[in-house]
Amino acid sequence: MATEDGGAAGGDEGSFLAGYDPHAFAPVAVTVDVAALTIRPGTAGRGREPHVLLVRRGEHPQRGRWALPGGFVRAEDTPQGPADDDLPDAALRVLSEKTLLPGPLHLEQLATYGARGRDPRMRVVSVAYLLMAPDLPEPHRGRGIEEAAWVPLRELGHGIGGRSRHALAFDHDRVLADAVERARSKLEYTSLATAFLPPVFTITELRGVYESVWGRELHAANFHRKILATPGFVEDTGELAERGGTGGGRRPRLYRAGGAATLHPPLLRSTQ
Amino acid sequence: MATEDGGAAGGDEGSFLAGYDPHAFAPVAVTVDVAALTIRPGTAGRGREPHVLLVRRGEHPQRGRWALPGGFVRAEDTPQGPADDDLPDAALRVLSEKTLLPGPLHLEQLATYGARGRDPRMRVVSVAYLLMAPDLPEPHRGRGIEEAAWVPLRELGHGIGGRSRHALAFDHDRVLADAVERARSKLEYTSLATAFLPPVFTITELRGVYESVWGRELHAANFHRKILATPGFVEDTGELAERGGTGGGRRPRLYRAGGAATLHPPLLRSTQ
DNA sequence: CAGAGAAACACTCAGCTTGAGAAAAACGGA
DNA sequence: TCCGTTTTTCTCAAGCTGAGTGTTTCTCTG
Repeated sequence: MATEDGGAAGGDEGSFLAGYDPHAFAPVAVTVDVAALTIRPGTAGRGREPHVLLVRRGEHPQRGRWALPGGFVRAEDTPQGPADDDLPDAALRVLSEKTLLPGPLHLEQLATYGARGRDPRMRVVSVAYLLMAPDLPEPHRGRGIEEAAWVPLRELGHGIGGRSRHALAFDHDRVLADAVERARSKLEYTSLATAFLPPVFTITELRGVYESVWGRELHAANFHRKILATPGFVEDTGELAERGGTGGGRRPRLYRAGGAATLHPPLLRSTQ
Repeated sequence: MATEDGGAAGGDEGSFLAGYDPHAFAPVAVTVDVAALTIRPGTAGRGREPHVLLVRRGEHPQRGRWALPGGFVRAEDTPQGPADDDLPDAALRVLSEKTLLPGPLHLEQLATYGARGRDPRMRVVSVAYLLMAPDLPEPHRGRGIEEAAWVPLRELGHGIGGRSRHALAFDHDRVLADAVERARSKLEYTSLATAFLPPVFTITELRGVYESVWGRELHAANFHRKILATPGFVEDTGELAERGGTGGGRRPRLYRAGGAATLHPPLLRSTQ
């Protein structure tokens, strides 16, 4: 950690802290940006596909461009509200200003971006978070936001093998690309796919998560065998779904997420 | 990103930036901390084992305690030196003050820690980096540092299945634990083990990396087969090592790191 | 109410990978 | 030359994977 001393002299730690001036350094702003991913019905009859929550910036800089929701980390209590106790708290606060956040959600830190010049105002270090959630409600407008919407990844060039186009504000295209790649690889060796589903789900719905995030179809029978053979991935509720598919079919069993966090062996996307 | 506006009014983006005051927000400091891991001969005749570079803090706060090397990110040019263009630059600068950094090294971002109260001076957000390197030279003292040394992970409780004891300053025990876990899991599905080795190495040396990082022995013959069967992991130089082991033995082939970044299929530590 | 179609799930099988061990090859030292 | 050591190759049974097929259970249609 820090070796520079902020202008305070030596002596014991108490007197050191009393003489410490936090404003002695060049100002750096810390923000959190959240890549909130969910799987919801796409435009037209294209089935369910991954979406990201985007906001259109209502203020400078980059006014009018789409961006990931974000905001400054509150280091101290301010008129706008109390300080953020930790970075994940800041991420959830920023996100709750845009959409309703129900139940347990999976929030994990993605990466931190701090290159010079990524924000024209000042040196900004941005901690990006990845949120994976089941179908969330439509977003609402927040302060300084013109518009907020769930946007299919496909439309942003992050879909099946697509190259990311430069569309978002700041370096958010890269942040989003990192988020999508993280989600894709986490499906391989963790049970996080269940984070995209409601508490109770079918194996076919689980397979739908993999198929829409990885962008390719999986062998249904083998997937079924593999999921049930992985200890702790899913847990049988003993019940069946109310109805089979629209065109008939056997009523599927209902499962809930099991306790396992990591999958042994993993479910590799590269093979098959 | 940010929605608060730093006191500047509306209008076009140019006049917005002219009126922007970076000091309008509560001060937050951004630091980088580096968990530099290397594999070197341990104390006594215990063979090679993973070490981390630690410094004993020579200044408040936490004076006298061992910590990961770190320092403030330089947002602007200062009398101490020029601004850091990006966070990895800051990490390498901080580390180069403690030890010699030769050749190509593997540096990757680990995580960012920003809980309130983790530093008594002010709100500090710390971006941690993981560095994996072949046997680096002994460290030298830097500004504000009493002592710097390579410390075996085993002595810190991060060894084979050990629970981390509270020994380091700030929350660096947790940072180090995250770093070790990241290194362990990265060996499974990437070819990063070669980052711990010199440019040319033998399969047995490569196995030694896995064994010392994972803390358990691997089946030599199966490891050999698996490495050579993984396309792009290692590349045959066509040469043999000068001498076999101390007590005789066949001269091993020499390899260099191949181009592959990720391993398909992975080398799982859980099985076997 | 029979039959078609659909979905969920079970089963089979060849091919591959894995863990474990044995054997061969290459080397130093006595 | 012979023995112990290290590297490398080989063998084999067990398990997993991908692909395909079959069975069960449902809806819909006529």
